[in-house]
Amino acid sequence: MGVTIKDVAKLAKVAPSTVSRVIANNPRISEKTKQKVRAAMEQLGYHPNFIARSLASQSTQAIGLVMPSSTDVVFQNPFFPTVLRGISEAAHERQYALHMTTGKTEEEIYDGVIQMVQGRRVDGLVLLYSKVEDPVLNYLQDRDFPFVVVGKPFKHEETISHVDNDNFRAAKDVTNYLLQLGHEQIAFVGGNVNLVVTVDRVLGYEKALREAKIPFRNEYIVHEKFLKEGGQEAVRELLLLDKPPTALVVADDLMAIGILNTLTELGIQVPEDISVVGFNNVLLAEMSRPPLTSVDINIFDLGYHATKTLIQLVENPNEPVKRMIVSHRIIKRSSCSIPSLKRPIMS
Amino acid sequence: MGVTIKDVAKLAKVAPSTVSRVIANNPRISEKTKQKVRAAMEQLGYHPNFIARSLASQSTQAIGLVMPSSTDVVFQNPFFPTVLRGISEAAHERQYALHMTTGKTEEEIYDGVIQMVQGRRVDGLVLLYSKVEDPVLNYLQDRDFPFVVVGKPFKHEETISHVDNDNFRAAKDVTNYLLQLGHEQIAFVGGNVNLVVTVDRVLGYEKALREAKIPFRNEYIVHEKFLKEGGQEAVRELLLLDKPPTALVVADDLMAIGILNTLTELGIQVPEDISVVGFNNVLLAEMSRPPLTSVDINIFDLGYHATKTLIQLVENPNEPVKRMIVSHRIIKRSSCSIPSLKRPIMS
DNA sequence: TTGTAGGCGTTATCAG
DNA sequence: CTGATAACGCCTACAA
Repeated sequence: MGVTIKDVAKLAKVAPSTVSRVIANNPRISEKTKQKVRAAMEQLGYHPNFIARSLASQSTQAIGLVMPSSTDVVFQNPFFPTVLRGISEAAHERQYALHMTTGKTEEEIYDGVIQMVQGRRVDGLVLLYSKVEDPVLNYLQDRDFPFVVVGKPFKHEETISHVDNDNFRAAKDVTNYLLQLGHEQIAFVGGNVNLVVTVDRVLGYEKALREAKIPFRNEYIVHEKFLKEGGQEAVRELLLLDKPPTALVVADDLMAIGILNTLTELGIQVPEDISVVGFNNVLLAEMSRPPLTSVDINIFDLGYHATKTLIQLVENPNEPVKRMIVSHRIIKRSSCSIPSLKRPIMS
Repeated sequence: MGVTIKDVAKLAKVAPSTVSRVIANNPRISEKTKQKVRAAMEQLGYHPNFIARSLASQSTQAIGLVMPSSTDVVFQNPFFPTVLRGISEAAHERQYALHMTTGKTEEEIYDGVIQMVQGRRVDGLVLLYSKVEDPVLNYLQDRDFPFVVVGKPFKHEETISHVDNDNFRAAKDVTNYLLQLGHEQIAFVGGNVNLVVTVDRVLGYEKALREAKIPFRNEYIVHEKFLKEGGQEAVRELLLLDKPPTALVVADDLMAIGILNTLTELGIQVPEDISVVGFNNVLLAEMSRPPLTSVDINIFDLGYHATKTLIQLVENPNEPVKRMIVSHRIIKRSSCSIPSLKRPIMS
């Protein structure tokens, strides 16, 4: 069927091993033979068989991606196409291919990982999420299989290579921004509390308030699903409070946009009546009405560096643990202003 | 390192070939030996090496995904996570893994495909886009490599297995819907004209107008990039016309949402002053203000059936070409109404 | 600098 | 029903 190394060898009148060496660009092959062999490869349209190569060399030149549950709303988040871009760019630079697992349940995902690892299909893994108590992560650590997580591991932070934002700091920054504008009644709307990123962001928010000596209110923290109706529920709850917030820190842009819409629907003006900031700075943030102030977390870089790191780990067995923080910055648009004197009223 | 079939054989006191047969669940192995072997596998924590298996069996149990250029705005579209879900579900059902290629340029993508195909890394491919004159597609056809396209191939429609919507019909339906509401000045805002889907949708739109004997206006058709500012540009152009449209058929939800926002910004009311319909019915469509009327094209099914089809193709060498049409339906929300008497004015 | 031979972990073909 | 044995296509000592 396919043309193999032997065919090339025959045509070039050399041994198969020589052809193999030419492919690997082994320096101790004479330039002349290289030419000859390359010509033969060209002529026959030879392409190396990765499978055979993998078997012999015990390395696949492929990295595996572990996504969150495909039924989870976060899967729909534009976050993923963007990290993927970063990942694939880094992989491409070093000639690695991408292998994927997705699944509906945690168990399916776990099984997929096992297939990839034990089946020797990939050289390393990038985990595209970080949640508390993740069996996948434990499994990988136990087997000492190379992997990097995008986000901060729930525990063993020091022994697991990862690439993250300083989400604590980001949330603090953005809360401070609102404080500086004069807000004192600032609420936090978070997503799935099983995700480490959510936890970090609440903590940063709380810290900012504490430092500003703003009394902390439990009712000001609501956790909803990241997308969709989530936002709407959260808003209603908050507006029904005795003292409704004048500003909202929302842990995800999509949810923030949902909230924006709900507010508009209720006849509440943003930013006049209430200010809103989101996280991630997705494409849509600038398209919303009003354009959303959001924390850009450089999603692309997250993926890019995670993959770079993984490849180092894979190629250099005793590479030390790497922890990298990708910068963030507040993109100020039009969804925040100084607090209004009148309180927002649900119409 | 890893435990192999030989280790299992030794422990179970059988030949390696027998173990292999047990794995394949070969019926002519006695139940007793199967038990014995399985126990040994369990005890040793054996997992088959996919790479070795692939080499011997000449099949990888992996299917490759070809994405559009990662720099392309369409890549950001929620369309992709959703097809991916469909794909991965179908793949999972039949125990296939997913292998990916992405690239910034058309050439990178092409090279990636060659790697997958010639490198024997995948058994078949799903193309996640369909554009005019695609070298990837030509290559695959020439080599007679199994593949399925999501969307309608630009040419050779009859000889290429694909799963598509009837986009012509969908666009016609939605245009008719607007006509029925009483609109006569209906414009079309399309995306990248190199995508077959765009072409189909304009044609359907035109057809509806023709059947309704509405004089066709060239200025009513504008093509912009699918996302982002695109929408805004398009709107401005249209509103500056002598006789601005009272309704817009927009080839993509994200662009439609952009347009919605632009209109709001200009002080133009939707649907009072102008009606808007989109395509794809992405999650965001119901979150927009006003909620967007959109054509649901069952994106998940597109991916699911494409993959099902591909697997059949792969497993059954002389499977005939399959062409499947996934249904669509208009989801009526609040972005359309009967035309207003006053013409929309840019404020 | 190049060739020979064995091995990577499975599957598949033949015998028995 | 089960056991040898030869592929699968490439890599890598070891020899020459």
